[in-house]
Amino acid sequence: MISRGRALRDQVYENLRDRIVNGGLKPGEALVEVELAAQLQVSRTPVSNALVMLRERGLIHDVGGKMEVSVLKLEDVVDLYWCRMGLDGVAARLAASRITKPDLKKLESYLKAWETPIRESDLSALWVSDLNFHRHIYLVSGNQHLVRFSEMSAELASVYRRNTIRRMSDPQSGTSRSRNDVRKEHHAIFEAIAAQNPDTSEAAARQHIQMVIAHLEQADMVLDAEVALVAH
Amino acid sequence: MISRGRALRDQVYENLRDRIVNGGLKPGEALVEVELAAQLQVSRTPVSNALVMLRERGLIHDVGGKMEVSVLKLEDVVDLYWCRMGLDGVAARLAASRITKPDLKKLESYLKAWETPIRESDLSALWVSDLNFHRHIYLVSGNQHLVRFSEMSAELASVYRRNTIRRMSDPQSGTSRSRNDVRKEHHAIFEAIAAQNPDTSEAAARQHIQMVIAHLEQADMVLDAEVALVAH
DNA sequence: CACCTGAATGCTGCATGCAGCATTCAGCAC
DNA sequence: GTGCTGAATGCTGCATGCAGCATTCAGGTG
Repeated sequence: MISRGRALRDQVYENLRDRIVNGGLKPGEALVEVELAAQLQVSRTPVSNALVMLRERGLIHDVGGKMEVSVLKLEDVVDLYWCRMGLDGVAARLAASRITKPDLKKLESYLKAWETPIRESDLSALWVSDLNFHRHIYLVSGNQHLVRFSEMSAELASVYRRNTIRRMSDPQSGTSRSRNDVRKEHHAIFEAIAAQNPDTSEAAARQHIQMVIAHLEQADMVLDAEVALVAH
Repeated sequence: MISRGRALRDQVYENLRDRIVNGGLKPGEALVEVELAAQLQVSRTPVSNALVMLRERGLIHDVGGKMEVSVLKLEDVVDLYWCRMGLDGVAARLAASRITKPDLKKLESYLKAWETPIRESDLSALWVSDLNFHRHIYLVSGNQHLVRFSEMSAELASVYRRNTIRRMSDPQSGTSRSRNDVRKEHHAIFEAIAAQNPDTSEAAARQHIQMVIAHLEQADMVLDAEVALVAH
């Protein structure tokens, strides 16, 4: 699991980051250096370094000497999506002026997952497609700092995201957006970028995030605790 | 300079960050742990931790085992301002809906520096006012993540920023924006926020950054190496 | 039984030892 | 003089020792 090639601290960092993002380490959970060091078969030093990095990203939090996985309130997630509103918009704008044929193909392929009906068990695949779709727009923008910021934002938000996919699949929930809503919003973004229209592209991207934020706040009123966040 | 109250690594981090941002440590300069440790009278450990943090923020860069202050190309700065285009816009939008009387007063006070003629020697004061003006809009937005991202972006860009103020004061340079241009753009932002108009506020904020980017790219053509960046 | 107090425990943050890697420089060969 | 080789140097990354702080738990007191 931990190889000797790259710096241990970076590997530990990635390991912990992934566990936090995927929910293996839950919000509020304490991160104890010696435990983690024992798990990963390294000394405390690279673990300590990794914790410093995670703190810098906001994924963990310093609470009275101890380190804990950050606990995000709904308000935090909404704030993060407001950031995404700005960043995604600019990314789509830039992407519209730099898109190439192969990149278009790639974007289209990510959208395919939303066209076909999907088995319950494959909802995570839908999620991955969604991630890839948005990420690829950032890549096409050619702006590495935009990529960085959006990744930080997405990572942080995903700390909150655990019960997302299950909820989206729940047709009972009045607050759930239909898969079709998301599909249409994605398609609008795709079409605008394909047409190389910056203004329309940015507007479509922002509209998408706008819907997510509205949905989050509506879900907040209904659920208060458990939230139905669909696409990001 | 280094007290015993807070964690040494955080103090070292701030010390180095400030030195990088203010140009005391120049782009490309190597950061040697033992040297810095000796300067700051601490051991290598907190210095090493601080370097890890700085790397996470992009201020320094890992180059073959050694750590060096990041060297930003003009392209990087332009990319950062595209980020700011998105972030500043959203911040202004949110600020417009949350502005209060005292915050308006504060914003206005920051603008005053641009109204009155300023001695050459006081150009740095102008710069500080500009920083405060934009920062305060972020604060008023009430979105801590927006604040975080904008700070990261500004810090990084300022690695590049050293010859800014001097250039702005050079009336010979055909690429320089007049102080009056900046003043008017700031005023437009202020007025829109004061009027609590989200759309107008965002548009004004974006327009401001748009001008900065245009100016950067124009300056690039003219100077290629040394750039006349005015307000951020 | 509740509360207060002090000792033991656990964990972090900093210092330092140690090994490995790259770079450099000196000396030698051509 | 130029180019190559090998040793010495310098620096990082990881492991571990050590001290301080907070938390906890046990035992005693009201």
